[in-house]
Amino acid sequence: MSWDPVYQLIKTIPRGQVTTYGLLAKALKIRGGARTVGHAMAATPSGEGIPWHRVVAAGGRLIIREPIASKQRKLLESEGVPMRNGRVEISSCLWTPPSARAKPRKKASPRTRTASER
DNA sequence: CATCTGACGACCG
DNA sequence: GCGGTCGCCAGAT
Repeated sequence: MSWDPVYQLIKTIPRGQVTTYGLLAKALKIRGGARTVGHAMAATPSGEGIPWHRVVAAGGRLIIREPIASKQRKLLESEGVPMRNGRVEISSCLWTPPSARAKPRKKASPRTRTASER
């Protein structure tokens, strides 16, 4: 599965703002929601110019484990993202995707879904 | 092919 | 406001 749309969307996140996994999932109409987006992040090529640190969990909380959690926090501060006690003030810097351009909704022919579908 | 785990979210206490 | 539990899908074993 190519998470290109996810990466592209993350790349469009303005500096100083952040978004959440669930938001990205909704915007891209990704099945499974946040969880699947999380997998996409895990598969994100390191150092590819993808501001993965701008993606946080719901409520602006960093649920990621160490040591990347600390690094993300540092990066966020560097970006100028308001934080409070280790939690991002998502209410003040939350960025919502303009709109979804990709639509992984395969569904397609109501006929012979055979073995292509899960 | 079956099962577990995992960069999460929403709900409940 | 914080912590624990259940449910979601995809990927790895």
